[in-house]
Amino acid sequence: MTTRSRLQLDERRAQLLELGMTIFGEKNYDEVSIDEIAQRAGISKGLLYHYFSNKRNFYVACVREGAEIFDEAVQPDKELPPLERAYQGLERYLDFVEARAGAYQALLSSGVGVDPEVAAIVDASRRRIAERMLRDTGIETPVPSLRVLARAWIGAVEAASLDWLEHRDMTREQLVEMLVGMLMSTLQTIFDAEGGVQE
Amino acid sequence: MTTRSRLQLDERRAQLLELGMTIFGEKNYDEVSIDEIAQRAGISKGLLYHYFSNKRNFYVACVREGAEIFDEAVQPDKELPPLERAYQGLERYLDFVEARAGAYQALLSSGVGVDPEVAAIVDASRRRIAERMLRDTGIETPVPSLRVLARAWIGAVEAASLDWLEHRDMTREQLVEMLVGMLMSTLQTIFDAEGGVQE
DNA sequence: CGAGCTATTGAACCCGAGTCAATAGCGTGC
DNA sequence: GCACGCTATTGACTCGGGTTCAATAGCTCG
Repeated sequence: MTTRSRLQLDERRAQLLELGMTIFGEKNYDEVSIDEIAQRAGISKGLLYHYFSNKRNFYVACVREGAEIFDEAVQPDKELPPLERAYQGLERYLDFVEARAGAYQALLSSGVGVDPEVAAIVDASRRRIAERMLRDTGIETPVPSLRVLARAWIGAVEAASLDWLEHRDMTREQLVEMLVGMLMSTLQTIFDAEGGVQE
Repeated sequence: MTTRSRLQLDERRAQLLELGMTIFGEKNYDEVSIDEIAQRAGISKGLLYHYFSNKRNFYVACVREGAEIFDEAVQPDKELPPLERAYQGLERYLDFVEARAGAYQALLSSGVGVDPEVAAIVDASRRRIAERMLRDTGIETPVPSLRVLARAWIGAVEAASLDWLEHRDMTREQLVEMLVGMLMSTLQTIFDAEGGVQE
């Protein structure tokens, strides 16, 4: 047999996660075989199971890794004033979406269904964005109606992003403008309806 | 062996689709085995393949069936004036979501990723709703920015519906009010920004 | 330099999707 | 009312891919 290259645990693990993010950005979960992963990593099938208990687990780990990178990338500058932070956050969201289009589409269109844990990771990430976005537009108290609004708005952002990736028939500025406008104007409507009371 | 019951082609097909919609509303696609389907239908594995070329194909057929029922159920009365139609359409959407909560959640959270054809069916259904909703709020011309808005809004409706099913901490009226308000106010913003010109 | 720890391998196992020749219920014509 | 053909139906088989496991080989440390 050829010379084995023996790596440190963390090193190999990192390599596999990196590769996993790439592969799962190219194809659906069940179009990817363990054999392919092993082959492209230059290792044996069995070794993958030394690092991850099964295929699902491996996928979850990749998603978790991706979510961490994502959260990092999407953070706006702390110094900016509230409204500008909101805009910048969304800009960086779209930066990321463009940079990792494959993974983004794969995750949202099929990945979430693979495993409850994946759904939980994605949901936690959504919640963080939603909360930050509300804060950045001046809201502090998370009452139910605002939580639902935030969640709905994230849904709108995701749907718009996917449509935009597919069609590309408006500028990023227009897209950002529309999405921020959507959030702000709906917030306004809610406050009008409830007379400005925060419950 | 026990007495076989021999059914007409359409009859058995309908029975299987019905069962399929139920089962796929209970579990994820790959948590359902052909064996289970066959067993619960009281037939042999092989027979399923007499009616559907493979598991995917069967799933797609179930989704297509479901989409038809859905489109039917969501249609508002033709006689109502535009804005009320919009409200009623959304009301019926939520009626359906409540009635078939399992299937709705399963489809949106994982089903779309199972097969491109499923994605296409869901997308077509979304498009129909989006177009009707725009018409019902007085819009006629489908320019890009409005298409994206409509798609984004559908994303918001879906996210809000899922959140609502999970938490149930606001009334249906509030939810409808928020979602319609979201659409209307964003439309307003867009028209203001573009100075009322429809391009 | 030897020993032990563990990263790594390859072959074997198992489950579930998909195939196929054989069988049996139902309709039809005589 | 009976035989015959069509096809709905079956059960045993194959096959591919996830998963397991005992054996092997490269580090590291005394």
